[in-house]
Amino acid sequence: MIHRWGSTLIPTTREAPADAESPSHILLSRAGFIRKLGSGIYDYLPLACRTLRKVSQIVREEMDAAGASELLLPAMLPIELYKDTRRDVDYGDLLFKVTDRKGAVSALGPTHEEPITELVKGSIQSYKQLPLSLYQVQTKYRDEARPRSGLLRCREFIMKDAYSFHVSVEGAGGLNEVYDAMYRAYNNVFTRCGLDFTVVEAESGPIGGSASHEFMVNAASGEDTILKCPVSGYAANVEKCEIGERMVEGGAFNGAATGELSEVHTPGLPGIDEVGKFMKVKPDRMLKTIVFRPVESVGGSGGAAAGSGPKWIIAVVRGDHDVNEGKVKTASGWKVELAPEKDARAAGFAIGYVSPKIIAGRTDILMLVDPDAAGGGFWASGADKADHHVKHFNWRREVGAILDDSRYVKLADIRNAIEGDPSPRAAGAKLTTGRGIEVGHIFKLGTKYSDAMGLSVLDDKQQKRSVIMGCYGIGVSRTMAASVEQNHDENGIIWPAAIAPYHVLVTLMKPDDAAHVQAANKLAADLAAAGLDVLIDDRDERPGVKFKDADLIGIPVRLTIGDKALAEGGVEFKARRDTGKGEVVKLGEAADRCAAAMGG
RNA sequence: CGGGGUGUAGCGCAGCUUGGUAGCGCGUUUGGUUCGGGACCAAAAGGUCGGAGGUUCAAAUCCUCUCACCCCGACCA
Repeated sequence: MIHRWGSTLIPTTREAPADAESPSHILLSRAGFIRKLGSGIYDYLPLACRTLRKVSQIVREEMDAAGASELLLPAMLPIELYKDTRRDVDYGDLLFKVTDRKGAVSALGPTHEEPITELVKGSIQSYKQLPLSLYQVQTKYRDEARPRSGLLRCREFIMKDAYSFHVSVEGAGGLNEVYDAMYRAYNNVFTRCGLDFTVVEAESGPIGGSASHEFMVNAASGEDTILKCPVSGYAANVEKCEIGERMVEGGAFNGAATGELSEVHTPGLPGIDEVGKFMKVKPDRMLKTIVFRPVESVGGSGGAAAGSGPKWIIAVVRGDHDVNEGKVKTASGWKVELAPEKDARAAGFAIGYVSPKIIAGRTDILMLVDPDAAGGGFWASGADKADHHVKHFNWRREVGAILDDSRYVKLADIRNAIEGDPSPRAAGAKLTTGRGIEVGHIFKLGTKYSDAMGLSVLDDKQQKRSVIMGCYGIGVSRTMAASVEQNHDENGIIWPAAIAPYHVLVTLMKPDDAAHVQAANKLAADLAAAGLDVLIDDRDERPGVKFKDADLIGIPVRLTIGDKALAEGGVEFKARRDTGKGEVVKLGEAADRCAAAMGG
């Protein structure tokens, strides 16, 4: 493949648009890959289009190898399709909607579980037709509350989504088998794309266990925090990361009092940081008490209103820690939501000033305490009345015997993990943190969609069985941006060869010189014959401009055709990654040299 | 959705406080000199100042409304 700069559209600029902040947004804009058309909506110019095609080609090859078949579903979906799963409600404003001339409403697909389920429902009836894996590469729409960082979070983006269908979880053809195959395929995809990435355990799906993994491109500018155990290799995102065994100083709830409990007037200061400053107490010596309301019991329905279970669930963590709702759910057995302030006040909670003392003498509250908040020593906490806090809080003295009643008080890991926490997989090891950009996510859906939409097959005993599903996504356009976030320098983008728009840039110093042009054409033909994609910079520009642009668009190898090298029958070879001047190689050897440089 | 901010030439910005013929840099076009890391000289093209309404002899500038976009937060398969 040979293209000429002068015949295509690569509008590079010296300055980036004022609204570009992240490296990928700035560089993709400046290098002429993308242009913003509206909030979270971008043109993909020829260079971007080539890179996107290379990424999706790799994705297609790996999906096909994993046994999936490509199809293409509509982007525009009748809103009625969402009736059974209620996702039009769950998605809320995130769902783009359009109205046609008859007034019928359609959604622009944010994912495609519903249409794929609908399709399969109408196409298969027997377990003999399973397992089945289908995928598509398609434009998705999400009306993000706040699009940002260029292609990293936008409203229209390109995604590969795959869905698998099974009669069983275990065994041949079961969900687990395909999930594992997809896991390997994803590793292959991102490895082949030349990206440095981490696979993390993510919030588990309805089946439980490690039923969900995220593929994160490691980049300092990433939105997500990743926690890793350097010893065991365990990695997880903040929502999911477990924390290893923690020692509770002085034994849970039994530390000695540090002094008389005394009340402090803290007017208008509900925040931990503000109160801490005011009372001259560090946040790690304060107790943070959050009030939740149980919504639904795990593994069954029926709310607190139904009678059984606690009416309130309160979570106590150290002031410098954050409560993790998922962990509260696991520890309590209840799906929870932050208690509505009005209701909580009516039930006696001084929101903003709640203390663990509140539980004494009550039987309608389940209290979860994080180990780091259960020790002895000095504690400050709320005073259970507005505008007041207390000092020298002591668990045993203030709360009393109910602490030992497991019906009402539980010690549990209920907070987000942070750097330095003990690893859950290796004794003595400490968790480290890094930043990442989520580019892939695989998870086990179970029967959520098939049950809601009535997708079932007859099994070998002629019994109707809900089809078990898996779901596997890759952000294709996001992967392109993530690669730039990870691979760039002060001069521009540095593409991994596998997803670079071209493999080689032939920079013609004198596009008017017949000998130069001839040498470039011969060279380009050799390169193309070796299977490499070539861009010839045939513009009548000054050398400085050409070199700057070459660095900016980040083609892995630049071959410069100029008088000096040509005089000795050679061409200047320079890898984008290398600093310095480059070296002269013989014209006849340049193609081999370039091909060799594409490995790795 | 809460807080903050910006809309003036393809891009980056000044002008607005104190109303009086719309400017600068980059880029673009033409001519010339240059020619291995974003050249120089000369000339030129290009804007209903986001939109609507109002005040005024006169509005980019003052007032009201509106739209769009950005940042922080909330939210985020």
